[in-house]
Amino acid sequence: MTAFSVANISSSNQIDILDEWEIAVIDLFLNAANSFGLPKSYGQIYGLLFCRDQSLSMNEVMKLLEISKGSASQGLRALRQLGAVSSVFEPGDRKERFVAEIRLRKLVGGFLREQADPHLDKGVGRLKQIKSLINDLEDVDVRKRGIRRHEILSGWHRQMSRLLPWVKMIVGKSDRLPQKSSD
Amino acid sequence: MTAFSVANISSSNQIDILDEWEIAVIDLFLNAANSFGLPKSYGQIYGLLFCRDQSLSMNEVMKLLEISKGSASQGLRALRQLGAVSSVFEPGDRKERFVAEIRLRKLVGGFLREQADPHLDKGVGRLKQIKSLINDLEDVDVRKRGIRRHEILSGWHRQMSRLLPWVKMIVGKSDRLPQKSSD
DNA sequence: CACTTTGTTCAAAAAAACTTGAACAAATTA
DNA sequence: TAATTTGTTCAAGTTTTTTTGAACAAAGTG
Repeated sequence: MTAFSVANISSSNQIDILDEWEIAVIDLFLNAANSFGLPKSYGQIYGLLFCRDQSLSMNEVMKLLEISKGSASQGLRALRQLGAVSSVFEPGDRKERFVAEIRLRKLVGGFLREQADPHLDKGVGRLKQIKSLINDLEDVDVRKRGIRRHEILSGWHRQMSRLLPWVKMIVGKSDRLPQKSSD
Repeated sequence: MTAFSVANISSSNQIDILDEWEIAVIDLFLNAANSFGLPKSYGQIYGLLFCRDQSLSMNEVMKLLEISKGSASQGLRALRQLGAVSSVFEPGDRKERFVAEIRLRKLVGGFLREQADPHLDKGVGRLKQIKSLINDLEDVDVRKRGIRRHEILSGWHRQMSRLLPWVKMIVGKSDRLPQKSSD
């Protein structure tokens, strides 16, 4: 769950080799992706772009991370969909190049939009279905129990819906510089 | 990702058979567990307990859900650890019985405590390690870039830390009854 | 003590998730 | 048009995660 081959020691400004600190950052994002339920390769790709000032092509991503074409293609697409990377086209160059979005509010916003919102939406339908199953019940006590449960679930659903805008808002605050890197 | 065998039609107050609506609720939690990165069986177990008024023993959980001893044992332990179920002992009965915690703030709090907090803690160490790798860099431009990235990561870390208390707080508000089940 | 009940552990099996790479398509160039 | 570059798709392979069930421990019972 860690791992990578070694990198260059004397850190010249090489952009086609991974620096040691970059490997560590990439590994950080690998783990983060994992715990957000995203494939590790997405984390690696984002981590790499996060480290770089210059945009990278899909090919460069593949080679630097030693991942397959398929992973790179799918990963970059998904990350763009999430709003975590965006693509740029250098004039007179046919290929797409990618850069990382580093504004936390954008990252969080995209993640919530793509992951949380759909779940909440599906939830509405599921709750309706459960409701109708419960309404069909003959036994009064069981129906009462069912109704109570449906109320609880509806309440949760409502609360989660109320929460999301706050999260986006709170994370948005002071997305700017951290004060000082106090070691 | 759905599935279950059928249940009783004429819903008498049977507590050793799954009602159709209960199957639907269990399936809801199965999916929810999944998208929170927890094993499906945890979701099933929680969902079952959520539906019931009476506490259930591990054996009853196993039989009702048709899952193995191992899954039931591990699942119940993990859920208790998360604060999502608690155990009760009926007097004069040796075996442990379980009930679901239904207060959303408790559920969210437990989840954040067990899943988010540890990640943030590990993050501190990782950031330190990255910092030191960056400090070792010879190349001035690369070091500058590294420092900038470290600052960004530190800022994110700080923001996530600030966010969690708010989440617990906002979810806590009005954990009581939903107003009306408006179909 | 022998026997039953309750619950844990963990190696092996099964299932799910992720990655790979070859085949394909589209656009560009010679 | 043939050859090249860039990127997508997806079946098959690999890795990781989850589940199972047999062996074991602990505690009560007769």
